[in-house]
Amino acid sequence: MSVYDDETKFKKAEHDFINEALANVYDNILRIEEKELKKSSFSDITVKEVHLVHAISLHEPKSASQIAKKMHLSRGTLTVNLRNLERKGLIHRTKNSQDQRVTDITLTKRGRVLYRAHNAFHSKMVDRFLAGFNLDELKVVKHALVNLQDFLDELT
Amino acid sequence: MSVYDDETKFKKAEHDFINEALANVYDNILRIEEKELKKSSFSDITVKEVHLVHAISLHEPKSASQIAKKMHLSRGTLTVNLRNLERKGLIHRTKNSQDQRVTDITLTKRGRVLYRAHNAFHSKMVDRFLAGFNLDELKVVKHALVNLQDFLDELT
DNA sequence: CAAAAAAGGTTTGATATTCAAACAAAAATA
DNA sequence: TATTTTTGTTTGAATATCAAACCTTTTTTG
Repeated sequence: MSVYDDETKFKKAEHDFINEALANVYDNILRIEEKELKKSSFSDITVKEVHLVHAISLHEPKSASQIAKKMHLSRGTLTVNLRNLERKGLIHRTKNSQDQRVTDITLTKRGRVLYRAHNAFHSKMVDRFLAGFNLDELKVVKHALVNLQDFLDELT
Repeated sequence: MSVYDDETKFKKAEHDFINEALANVYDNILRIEEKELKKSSFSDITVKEVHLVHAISLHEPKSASQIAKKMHLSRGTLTVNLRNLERKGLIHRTKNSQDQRVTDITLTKRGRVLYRAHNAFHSKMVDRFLAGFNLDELKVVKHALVNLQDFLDELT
């Protein structure tokens, strides 16, 4: 049994491990986000709604169409979603003064609090993801994610 | 401006990049899986159904309850899902001979073909994720994923 | 061993989410 | 000005989910 074979076998095991890990991670994140919400002052908010709030973001007002595009939702679906976000006090809807067709969407104070809480969670997660790495190692991790994005972009 | 500040600033940028990448990857994978299915001989199958088939797997027959647990679905929901999988010719349902309460779920030939196709897709994805890395670099990537899993496990 | 409890699976009724298509109003274009 | 495009909404249908009630079968317990 050569060193090459050992290395090959090792790589195969790592490959399987990483495959499994990638497949599991996202479901777990969603479940934990759901759980954390339930415990918080946002127990009336679903994970999907948090992701909508994330897409709206703190920055300039966005039109419904922009958000729909970003979230890959039909305009009809977004209308329903935005109505719910408004009902739950997360967003404001105002007519755009330049273009009367468009509705400007902005976060309310409550929406901004939720946005920041969600960001903090993700930030903590990335901290842990990268815990203990030096700059070179960090570049390796980044490179892997770039690889993945490239692969996905090719298939889009 | 010290080296420390530069490094800190660099890390912050990488951190943001990685945060964004992690957030995007999963949605993209699902969309591409959907697209690839549409093009294939499995255009009648949804991504959710593929993931059910993955949970059933090629190995020993599984009970409906085992699958429901793995997929975090209620038993009622799973009954509906399995009925659809059966209708689409992906699974067999047989009474377990040891315990008449249990239904054994196994993949049909078509189900196995789908399982292998889905596995092949994921395998190719991991290949690309890890493309060009040596063993040490591979360990770094694995370490990052272990970090992430640990973080998620703590919150579960 | 008989009665009670538990476990596996199904059905039912209610709620969520989504889409496509039809629609109205405003803006852009020809 | 007349036509087309864009933006957002409404509507109707399809899908996915859950909890609770239910029936069998198995396990536990008195």
